[in-house]
Amino acid sequence: MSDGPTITTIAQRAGVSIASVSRVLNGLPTKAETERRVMSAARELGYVPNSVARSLKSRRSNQVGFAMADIGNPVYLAMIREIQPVLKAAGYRLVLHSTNVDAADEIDVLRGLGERYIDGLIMIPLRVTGEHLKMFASARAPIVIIGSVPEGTPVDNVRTDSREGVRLAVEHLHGLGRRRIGFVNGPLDTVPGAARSAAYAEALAALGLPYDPDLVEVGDFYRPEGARAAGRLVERVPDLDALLCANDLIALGALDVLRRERRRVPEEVAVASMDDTDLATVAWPPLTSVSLGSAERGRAAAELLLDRLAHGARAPRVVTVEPRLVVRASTLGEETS
Amino acid sequence: MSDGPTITTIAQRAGVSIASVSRVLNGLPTKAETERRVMSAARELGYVPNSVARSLKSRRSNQVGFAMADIGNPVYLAMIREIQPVLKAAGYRLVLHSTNVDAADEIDVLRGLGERYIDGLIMIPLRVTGEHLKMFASARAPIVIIGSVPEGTPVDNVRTDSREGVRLAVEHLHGLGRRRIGFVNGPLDTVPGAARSAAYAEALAALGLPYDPDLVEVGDFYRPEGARAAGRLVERVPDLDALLCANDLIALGALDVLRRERRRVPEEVAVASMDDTDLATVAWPPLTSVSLGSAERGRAAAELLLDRLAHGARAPRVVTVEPRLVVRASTLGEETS
DNA sequence: AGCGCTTGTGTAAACGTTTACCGTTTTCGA
DNA sequence: TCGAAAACGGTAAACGTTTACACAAGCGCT
Repeated sequence: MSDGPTITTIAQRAGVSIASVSRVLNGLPTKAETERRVMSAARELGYVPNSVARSLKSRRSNQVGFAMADIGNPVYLAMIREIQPVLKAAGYRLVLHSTNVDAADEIDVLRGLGERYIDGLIMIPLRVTGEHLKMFASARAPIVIIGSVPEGTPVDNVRTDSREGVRLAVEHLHGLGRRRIGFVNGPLDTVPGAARSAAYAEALAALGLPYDPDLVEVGDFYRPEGARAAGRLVERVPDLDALLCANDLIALGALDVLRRERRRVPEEVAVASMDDTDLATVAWPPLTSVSLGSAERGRAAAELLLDRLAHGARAPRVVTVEPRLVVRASTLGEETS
Repeated sequence: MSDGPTITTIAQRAGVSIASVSRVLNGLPTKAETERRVMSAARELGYVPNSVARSLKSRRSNQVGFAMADIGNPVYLAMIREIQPVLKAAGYRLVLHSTNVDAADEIDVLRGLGERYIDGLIMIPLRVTGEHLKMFASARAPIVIIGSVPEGTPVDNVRTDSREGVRLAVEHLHGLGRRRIGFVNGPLDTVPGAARSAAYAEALAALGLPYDPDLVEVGDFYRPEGARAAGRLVERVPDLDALLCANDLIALGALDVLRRERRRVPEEVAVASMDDTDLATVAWPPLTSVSLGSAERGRAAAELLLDRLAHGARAPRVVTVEPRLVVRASTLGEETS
């Protein structure tokens, strides 16, 4: 037969009942003789247990979902790299969902929780809509959200203090004597976009700098648009002396433009960004970037989820990862040759 | 009850049998009245079908596995980016396996095929051992291998002509007048390492250049070791005028070293690499790199797998993606300011 | 020898679907 | 109005496990 052997096949060959086979395979106490016969039958037949049937009975799929906007963004990659081994060590497989920056797609993934093909979900929503909150509340499996959610949302939550992160960067630039600090942001209706926008204004205020709308440009979170947005900014504000970018990809675009415009970095324009992905150390000059602890957040999310899967109900927990400024040559030029 | 509604729950509420519920939910012909009652019961209960039970019955999991050595390598990322949407459009979920450069892990994944939690597998083995071949032959679900496999292996196969790729790079460097062309490779007992090693020797021979073992260094496929290996090479061969790196990560390491040693790129040492990942355009100077068509290979692999899943048995197919040299400033210096 | 206890095993139900099969109802034409 | 055919829907089996329950055998004890 082309179909694989099942416990029934084994039972026949070993001359025992399927219950005994199951018990042997699961290490429950059995007489030595039975165990021997079952084991050798299983080996001869090349038996592999059917995990679908097992899941149906046990009501656990041993799979965990990870949903993010776009697998192309290295910040998510850094998270997956941490999440995957943690889950694997605990016996869970990772099901990947790249939602294409599409909120409807995210809702679909949440609905998928009801299908029971995953035991839990780690999600980084780009926007948190009312629909999201409704799904969170009614979800039949644990959810860990990376990013901010409203107080009282019944999910575990891993966040970073992006307000503090922006402050670190702005203060750093200010400390270098820069006073015309531009800001290239992503869409304001996204979670990070909104947070970083507010934080930028606050940070300026705290330093006694005026908020100048001319200094702000909004695009998306990717390199080409980052370049265009930075280009608009540079053209509009000739005396710009520093640029904060909402993530590393935007900063790469900004570097492209500054190079094209022959503005020296950091002498004329210091560039800082956020996320501190691997790209920051690949770029030239290497990017000063605020680490938002992507790896730690990934790990924390995986651990929160595993804890909840193991111990069931408990009050939702919030883990906050502190941002950390990593200074490189794009603001401190000594290394530039 | 805390457990979700099943078709039985719906059947009770709608006053019909579970068979009718199933039929309605699957769009089989039913009387309008029955359909109405089932649908409204389902909606009121917030019914979501249990995909595990469905899989058990249908013998299809609607999941596909993707196994690679290390999710941190951007070349795999480029593949996932193509694979994911193709699979998703066809209704398959993606289960990720990062095998940590561990052959035993790869075998485990292959064994997993028997567990039936995936309907097929796309794999990039770093080494193809006899055990691999045995598992390929006995696998109970379709496999697509990205990378070379021996003639006659019963799997679909997507490959790139890395021999030709190396030739393109070496010829390019030679055409620029370089004659001392170093080569920093990864482990020789890996599929790409072995192929590129042979191809380097061949390419030199074809150009009438002598093969000088001093010009070759072997490390791993990552940046730090790439830097060390390039360092050894530069120290040993002072008149080196070109460097071919077996992948972009190694090349980044090489650039680090050359910068530290104050060797100008490309004026003194031209650097070329392979894979042409995003990193090549982020590095400075931007890397001349041989594209091995990662995106195309990913897409082709996904399509081969879907085709086989849809149409069942057919002769194994081999798709070859042609390499393409992408010239950037690390060999052609005009753009360096 | 008879009793209860332990140990091991088999039978059968359950997990939540899909679907073959069959009986009932409806429809339609004569 | 009746009969045949078509449409519909219910019962039950099946997918491959795990496990509650019951039964049989073996044991030591009085």
